[in-house]
Amino acid sequence: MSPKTARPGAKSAQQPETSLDLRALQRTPGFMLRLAQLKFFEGFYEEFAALGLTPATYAIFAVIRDNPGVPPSSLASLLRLRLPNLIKILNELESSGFIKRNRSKSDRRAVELMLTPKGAKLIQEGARLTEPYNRKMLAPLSEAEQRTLLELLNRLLPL
Amino acid sequence: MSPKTARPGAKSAQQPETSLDLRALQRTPGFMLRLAQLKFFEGFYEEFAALGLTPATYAIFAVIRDNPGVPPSSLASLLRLRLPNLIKILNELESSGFIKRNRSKSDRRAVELMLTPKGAKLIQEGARLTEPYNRKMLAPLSEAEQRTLLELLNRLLPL
DNA sequence: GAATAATAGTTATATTTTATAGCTATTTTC
DNA sequence: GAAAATAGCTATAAAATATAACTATTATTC
Repeated sequence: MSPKTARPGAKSAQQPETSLDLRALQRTPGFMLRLAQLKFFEGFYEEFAALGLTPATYAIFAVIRDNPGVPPSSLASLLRLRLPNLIKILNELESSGFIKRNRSKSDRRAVELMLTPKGAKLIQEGARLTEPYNRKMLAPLSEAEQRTLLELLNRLLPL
Repeated sequence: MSPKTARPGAKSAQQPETSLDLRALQRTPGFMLRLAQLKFFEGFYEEFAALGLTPATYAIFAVIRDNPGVPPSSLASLLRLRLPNLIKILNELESSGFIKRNRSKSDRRAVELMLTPKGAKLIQEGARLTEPYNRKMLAPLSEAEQRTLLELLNRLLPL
Protein backbone atom coordinates (compact mmCIF):
# COMPACT_ATOMS: atom_id res chain seq x y z
CA MET A 1 0.00 0.00 0.00
CA SER A 2 0.94 3.68 -0.46
CA PRO A 3 3.43 3.03 -3.21
CA LYS A 4 5.14 6.45 -3.19
CA THR A 5 5.42 6.97 0.53
CA ALA A 6 8.41 4.81 1.35
CA ARG A 7 9.07 5.78 4.93
CA PRO A 8 11.59 4.04 7.13
CA GLY A 9 14.79 3.37 5.26
CA ALA A 10 14.09 5.44 2.19
CA LYS A 11 17.10 7.62 1.51
CA SER A 12 19.27 7.57 -1.57
CA ALA A 13 22.63 7.87 0.17
CA GLN A 14 23.25 11.54 -0.68
CA GLN A 15 19.89 13.10 0.00
CA PRO A 16 19.07 14.41 3.43
CA GLU A 17 17.42 11.84 5.64
CA THR A 18 13.95 13.11 6.23
CA SER A 19 11.41 11.90 8.75
CA LEU A 20 13.92 11.40 11.53
CA ASP A 21 14.60 13.66 14.47
CA LEU A 22 18.27 14.51 14.07
CA ARG A 23 18.34 17.72 16.04
CA ALA A 24 20.64 16.29 18.67
CA LEU A 25 23.28 15.48 16.09
CA GLN A 26 22.78 18.76 14.31
CA ARG A 27 23.62 20.55 17.53
CA THR A 28 26.74 18.44 18.02
CA PRO A 29 29.74 20.23 16.50
CA GLY A 30 31.94 17.15 16.63
CA PHE A 31 29.48 15.13 14.60
CA MET A 32 28.95 17.86 12.05
CA LEU A 33 32.69 18.31 11.72
CA ARG A 34 33.08 14.64 11.03
CA LEU A 35 30.47 14.77 8.29
CA ALA A 36 32.11 17.84 6.80
CA GLN A 37 35.49 16.21 6.81
CA LEU A 38 34.17 13.08 5.10
CA LYS A 39 32.49 15.21 2.47
CA PHE A 40 35.67 17.12 1.74
CA PHE A 41 37.79 13.99 1.57
CA GLU A 42 35.41 12.17 -0.74
CA GLY A 43 35.27 15.19 -2.99
CA PHE A 44 39.03 15.47 -2.89
CA TYR A 45 39.58 11.94 -4.10
CA GLU A 46 37.24 12.54 -7.02
CA GLU A 47 38.75 15.85 -8.00
CA PHE A 48 42.40 14.93 -7.63
CA ALA A 49 42.26 11.28 -8.66
CA ALA A 50 43.79 11.99 -12.05
CA LEU A 51 46.88 13.48 -10.40
CA GLY A 52 47.17 10.67 -7.87
CA LEU A 53 47.11 13.15 -5.00
CA THR A 54 45.55 12.30 -1.67
CA PRO A 55 44.68 14.79 1.07
CA ALA A 56 47.82 13.70 2.89
CA THR A 57 50.21 13.99 -0.05
CA TYR A 58 48.68 17.28 -1.08
CA ALA A 59 49.41 18.71 2.35
CA ILE A 60 52.90 17.24 2.39
CA PHE A 61 53.72 18.77 -0.98
CA ALA A 62 52.30 22.14 0.01
CA VAL A 63 54.33 22.33 3.21
CA ILE A 64 57.58 21.28 1.56
CA ARG A 65 57.00 23.71 -1.29
CA ASP A 66 56.55 26.63 1.09
CA ASN A 67 59.23 25.44 3.52
CA PRO A 68 62.03 23.75 1.66
CA GLY A 69 64.17 21.85 4.10
CA VAL A 70 61.47 21.01 6.64
CA PRO A 71 62.37 17.94 8.64
CA PRO A 72 60.01 14.94 8.67
CA SER A 73 59.35 15.37 12.36
CA SER A 74 57.96 18.87 11.88
CA LEU A 75 55.86 17.68 9.01
CA ALA A 76 54.48 14.81 11.06
CA SER A 77 53.48 16.89 14.07
CA LEU A 78 52.00 19.53 11.82
CA LEU A 79 49.87 17.10 9.84
CA ARG A 80 49.05 15.03 12.89
CA LEU A 81 50.64 11.93 11.47
CA ARG A 82 52.79 9.54 13.45
CA LEU A 83 56.32 9.70 12.20
CA PRO A 84 56.49 6.06 11.05
CA ASN A 85 53.36 6.52 8.98
CA LEU A 86 54.70 9.67 7.40
CA ILE A 87 58.02 7.98 6.64
CA LYS A 88 56.20 5.33 4.65
CA ILE A 89 54.60 8.02 2.50
CA LEU A 90 57.87 9.90 2.14
CA ASN A 91 59.58 6.73 0.96
CA GLU A 92 57.03 6.34 -1.80
CA LEU A 93 57.20 9.98 -2.79
CA GLU A 94 60.98 9.82 -2.92
CA SER A 95 61.18 6.59 -4.89
CA SER A 96 58.66 8.05 -7.34
CA GLY A 97 60.93 11.03 -7.76
CA PHE A 98 58.68 13.71 -6.28
CA ILE A 99 60.77 14.66 -3.27
CA LYS A 100 64.37 14.51 -2.20
CA ARG A 101 65.96 13.91 1.20
CA ASN A 102 69.13 15.73 2.20
CA ARG A 103 71.11 15.12 5.31
CA SER A 104 71.47 18.38 7.24
CA LYS A 105 74.96 19.79 7.35
CA SER A 106 74.60 21.19 10.85
CA ASP A 107 72.89 18.14 12.40
CA ARG A 108 73.63 14.94 10.60
CA ARG A 109 70.71 13.16 12.24
CA ALA A 110 68.27 15.56 10.64
CA VAL A 111 66.77 15.25 7.18
CA GLU A 112 65.83 18.17 5.00
CA LEU A 113 62.97 17.59 2.61
CA MET A 114 62.52 19.33 -0.70
CA LEU A 115 60.60 18.95 -3.89
CA THR A 116 62.19 17.76 -7.10
CA PRO A 117 61.18 19.62 -10.26
CA LYS A 118 58.77 16.74 -10.90
CA GLY A 119 57.23 17.20 -7.45
CA ALA A 120 57.02 20.96 -7.90
CA LYS A 121 55.19 20.44 -11.17
CA LEU A 122 52.74 18.04 -9.57
CA ILE A 123 51.77 20.32 -6.73
CA GLN A 124 51.51 23.20 -9.16
CA GLU A 125 49.00 21.25 -11.20
CA GLY A 126 47.22 20.26 -8.01
CA ALA A 127 47.03 23.88 -6.93
CA ARG A 128 45.11 24.68 -10.10
CA LEU A 129 42.38 22.25 -9.06
CA THR A 130 42.16 23.63 -5.56
CA GLU A 131 39.98 26.65 -6.14
CA PRO A 132 37.25 24.93 -8.16
CA TYR A 133 37.32 22.05 -5.69
CA ASN A 134 36.85 24.30 -2.69
CA ARG A 135 34.19 26.26 -4.50
CA LYS A 136 32.25 23.07 -5.16
CA MET A 137 32.58 21.81 -1.60
CA LEU A 138 31.53 25.14 -0.11
CA ALA A 139 28.82 25.84 -2.66
CA PRO A 140 25.96 26.00 -0.14
CA LEU A 141 27.63 29.00 1.52
CA SER A 142 28.01 32.55 0.28
CA GLU A 143 31.54 33.80 -0.21
CA ALA A 144 31.34 35.82 2.97
CA GLU A 145 30.18 32.76 4.85
CA GLN A 146 32.97 30.70 3.35
CA ARG A 147 35.48 33.21 4.66
CA THR A 148 33.79 33.19 8.05
CA LEU A 149 33.91 29.42 8.28
CA LEU A 150 37.59 29.36 7.44
CA GLU A 151 38.34 32.10 9.92
CA LEU A 152 36.47 30.34 12.71
CA LEU A 153 38.32 27.09 12.01
CA ASN A 154 41.61 28.94 12.14
CA ARG A 155 40.68 30.52 15.44
CA LEU A 156 39.72 27.12 16.76
CA LEU A 157 42.99 25.57 15.69
CA PRO A 158 45.89 27.92 16.01
CA LEU A 159 48.53 26.65 13.61
CA MET B 1 75.05 29.61 19.40
CA SER B 2 71.73 31.35 20.15
CA PRO B 3 70.67 28.83 22.77
CA LYS B 4 67.02 29.89 22.96
CA THR B 5 66.27 30.02 19.24
CA ALA B 6 65.69 26.39 18.45
CA ARG B 7 64.49 26.55 14.87
CA PRO B 8 63.82 23.51 12.74
CA GLY B 9 62.03 20.80 14.64
CA ALA B 10 61.18 22.72 17.79
CA LYS B 11 57.56 22.10 18.60
CA SER B 12 56.07 20.59 21.73
CA ALA B 13 53.29 18.63 20.06
CA GLN B 14 50.36 20.81 21.14
CA GLN B 15 51.70 24.29 20.65
CA PRO B 16 51.33 26.01 17.32
CA GLU B 17 54.17 25.32 14.97
CA THR B 18 55.93 28.61 14.53
CA SER B 19 58.56 29.56 12.00
CA LEU B 20 56.93 27.69 9.14
CA ASP B 21 54.84 29.13 6.36
CA LEU B 22 51.54 27.32 6.75
CA ARG B 23 49.32 29.82 5.01
CA ALA B 24 48.45 27.39 2.24
CA LEU B 25 47.07 24.87 4.72
CA GLN B 26 45.33 27.55 6.73
CA ARG B 27 43.44 28.55 3.61
CA THR B 28 42.48 24.93 2.91
CA PRO B 29 39.09 24.19 4.48
CA GLY B 30 39.46 20.43 4.10
CA PHE B 31 42.70 20.42 6.03
CA MET B 32 41.37 22.63 8.78
CA LEU B 33 38.26 20.49 9.06
CA ARG B 34 40.41 17.42 9.49
CA LEU B 35 42.35 19.07 12.31
CA ALA B 36 39.15 20.20 13.95
CA GLN B 37 37.68 16.74 13.75
CA LEU B 38 40.77 15.16 15.28
CA LYS B 39 40.68 17.70 18.09
CA PHE B 40 37.05 16.98 18.85
CA PHE B 41 37.52 13.24 18.77
CA GLU B 42 40.58 13.28 21.01
CA GLY B 43 38.73 15.49 23.45
CA PHE B 44 35.71 13.22 23.27
CA TYR B 45 37.65 10.13 24.23
CA GLU B 46 39.08 11.94 27.25
CA GLU B 47 35.77 13.36 28.39
CA PHE B 48 33.63 10.27 27.87
CA ALA B 49 36.17 7.57 28.65
CA ALA B 50 34.62 6.88 32.04
CA LEU B 51 31.28 6.05 30.42
CA GLY B 52 32.85 3.93 27.70
CA LEU B 53 31.21 6.01 25.01
CA THR B 54 32.86 6.65 21.68
CA PRO B 55 31.82 9.27 19.14
CA ALA B 56 30.14 6.50 17.15
CA THR B 57 28.23 4.93 20.02
CA TYR B 58 27.22 8.35 21.32
CA ALA B 59 25.65 9.18 17.96
CA ILE B 60 24.00 5.76 17.73
CA PHE B 61 22.45 6.14 21.16
CA ALA B 62 21.26 9.66 20.44
CA VAL B 63 19.56 8.69 17.19
CA ILE B 64 17.84 5.64 18.67
CA ARG B 65 16.74 7.65 21.69
CA ASP B 66 15.08 10.29 19.53
CA ASN B 67 13.80 7.80 16.96
CA PRO B 68 12.88 4.56 18.61
CA GLY B 69 12.48 1.87 15.97
CA VAL B 70 15.02 3.23 13.46
CA PRO B 71 16.33 0.47 11.25
CA PRO B 72 20.07 -0.22 11.10
CA SER B 73 20.23 0.80 7.46
CA SER B 74 18.96 4.30 8.22
CA LEU B 75 21.38 4.60 11.06
CA ALA B 76 24.27 3.52 8.87
CA SER B 77 23.59 5.92 6.04
CA LEU B 78 23.00 8.72 8.50
CA LEU B 79 26.23 8.19 10.38
CA ARG B 80 28.15 7.40 7.22
CA LEU B 81 29.04 3.93 8.40
CA ARG B 82 28.97 0.86 6.20
CA LEU B 83 26.25 -1.44 7.37
CA PRO B 84 28.54 -4.36 8.26
CA ASN B 85 30.63 -2.09 10.44
CA LEU B 86 27.58 -0.72 12.19
CA ILE B 87 26.22 -4.23 12.72
CA LYS B 88 29.35 -5.17 14.60
CA ILE B 89 28.83 -2.23 16.96
CA LEU B 90 25.14 -3.00 17.36
CA ASN B 91 25.99 -6.59 18.26
CA GLU B 92 28.21 -5.39 21.07
CA LEU B 93 25.68 -2.85 22.29
CA GLU B 94 22.97 -5.48 22.30
CA SER B 95 24.99 -8.15 24.05
CA SER B 96 25.97 -5.57 26.65
CA GLY B 97 22.29 -4.88 27.20
CA PHE B 98 22.18 -1.28 25.97
CA ILE B 99 19.94 -1.75 22.97
CA LYS B 100 17.31 -4.17 21.77
CA ARG B 101 16.44 -5.42 18.30
CA ASN B 102 12.83 -6.10 17.31
CA ARG B 103 11.63 -7.62 14.08
CA SER B 104 9.23 -5.29 12.35
CA LYS B 105 5.64 -6.52 12.22
CA SER B 106 4.96 -4.98 8.83
CA ASP B 107 8.21 -6.04 7.16
CA ARG B 108 9.81 -9.06 8.70
CA ARG B 109 13.15 -8.34 7.04
CA ALA B 110 13.43 -5.07 8.90
CA VAL B 111 14.83 -4.55 12.37
CA GLU B 112 13.66 -1.90 14.78
CA LEU B 113 16.22 -0.59 17.22
CA MET B 114 15.48 0.75 20.63
CA LEU B 115 17.23 1.53 23.87
CA THR B 116 16.91 -0.63 26.93
CA PRO B 117 16.50 1.22 30.24
CA LYS B 118 20.20 0.61 30.77
CA GLY B 119 20.99 2.19 27.40
CA ALA B 120 18.68 5.12 28.10
CA LYS B 121 20.47 5.71 31.38
CA LEU B 122 23.86 5.64 29.70
CA ILE B 123 23.02 8.19 27.04
CA GLN B 124 21.38 10.36 29.67
CA GLU B 125 24.59 10.42 31.65
CA GLY B 126 26.51 11.06 28.46
CA ALA B 127 24.25 13.97 27.63
CA ARG B 128 25.24 15.62 30.89
CA LEU B 129 28.86 15.67 29.78
CA THR B 130 28.04 17.11 26.39
CA GLU B 131 27.70 20.75 27.24
CA PRO B 132 30.95 21.13 29.20
CA TYR B 133 32.73 19.09 26.55
CA ASN B 134 31.54 21.30 23.70
CA ARG B 135 32.30 24.39 25.73
CA LYS B 136 35.87 23.24 26.22
CA MET B 137 36.38 22.31 22.58
CA LEU B 138 34.94 25.59 21.34
CA ALA B 139 36.57 27.73 23.99
CA PRO B 140 38.55 29.91 21.56
CA LEU B 141 35.28 31.17 20.07
CA SER B 142 32.68 33.50 21.53
CA GLU B 143 29.21 32.08 22.01
CA ALA B 144 27.95 33.93 18.98
CA GLU B 145 30.80 32.53 16.93
CA GLN B 146 30.08 29.05 18.23
CA ARG B 147 26.52 29.38 17.01
CA THR B 148 27.71 30.70 13.67
CA LEU B 149 30.10 27.80 13.19
CA LEU B 150 27.40 25.28 13.93
CA GLU B 151 24.96 27.01 11.61
CA LEU B 152 27.46 27.11 8.77
CA LEU B 153 28.23 23.42 9.20
CA ASN B 154 24.53 22.63 9.10
CA ARG B 155 24.12 24.64 5.95
CA LEU B 156 27.05 22.82 4.42
CA LEU B 157 25.64 19.44 5.31
CA PRO B 158 21.90 19.32 5.05
CA LEU B 159 20.81 16.50 7.28
C1' DG C 1 86.40 14.04 27.69
C1' DA C 2 84.15 9.50 28.46
C1' DA C 3 79.83 7.77 29.84
C1' DT C 4 74.94 8.72 29.69
C1' DA C 5 70.99 10.48 28.01
C1' DA C 6 68.30 12.51 24.45
C1' DT C 7 66.96 13.33 19.56
C1' DA C 8 65.90 12.34 14.44
C1' DG C 9 64.98 9.04 11.41
C1' DT C 10 63.78 4.56 10.24
C1' DT C 11 61.99 -0.49 10.00
C1' DA C 12 59.02 -3.96 11.39
C1' DT C 13 54.84 -5.09 13.26
C1' DA C 14 50.48 -4.88 15.73
C1' DT C 15 46.06 -2.82 16.24
C1' DT C 16 42.12 -0.49 14.68
C1' DT C 17 39.22 1.24 11.22
C1' DT C 18 36.91 0.85 7.05
C1' DA C 19 35.49 -1.59 2.79
C1' DT C 20 34.11 -5.71 -0.07
C1' DA C 21 31.87 -10.20 -1.12
C1' DG C 22 28.60 -13.28 -0.38
C1' DC C 23 24.70 -15.39 2.15
C1' DT C 24 19.60 -15.85 4.05
C1' DA C 25 15.01 -14.37 4.59
C1' DT C 26 11.58 -11.61 3.12
C1' DT C 27 9.14 -8.54 0.06
C1' DT C 28 8.23 -6.34 -4.41
C1' DT C 29 7.77 -6.45 -9.40
C1' DC C 30 6.16 -8.19 -13.66
C1' DG D 1 4.79 -17.53 -9.13
C1' DA D 2 9.53 -16.57 -11.03
C1' DA D 3 12.87 -12.88 -11.00
C1' DA D 4 14.59 -9.02 -8.96
C1' DA D 5 15.19 -6.09 -5.08
C1' DT D 6 15.72 -5.10 -0.11
C1' DA D 7 17.22 -5.61 4.89
C1' DG D 8 20.20 -7.66 7.79
C1' DC D 9 24.02 -10.22 8.67
C1' DT D 10 28.81 -12.96 8.62
C1' DA D 11 33.28 -13.48 7.13
C1' DT D 12 37.12 -11.44 5.31
C1' DA D 13 40.18 -8.19 3.01
C1' DA D 14 42.28 -3.75 2.62
C1' DA D 15 43.68 0.60 4.50
C1' DA D 16 44.76 3.62 8.13
C1' DT D 17 46.86 4.29 12.41
C1' DA D 18 49.64 3.11 16.52
C1' DT D 19 53.50 0.77 19.09
C1' DA D 20 58.20 -1.18 19.80
C1' DA D 21 62.63 -1.37 18.91
C1' DC D 22 66.92 -0.16 16.42
C1' DT D 23 70.86 3.05 14.37
C1' DA D 24 73.33 7.17 14.07
C1' DT D 25 74.24 11.42 15.80
C1' DT D 26 74.21 15.17 19.12
C1' DA D 27 73.72 17.07 23.83
C1' DT D 28 74.46 16.49 28.81
C1' DT D 29 76.84 15.60 32.99
C1' DC D 30 80.15 14.34 36.05
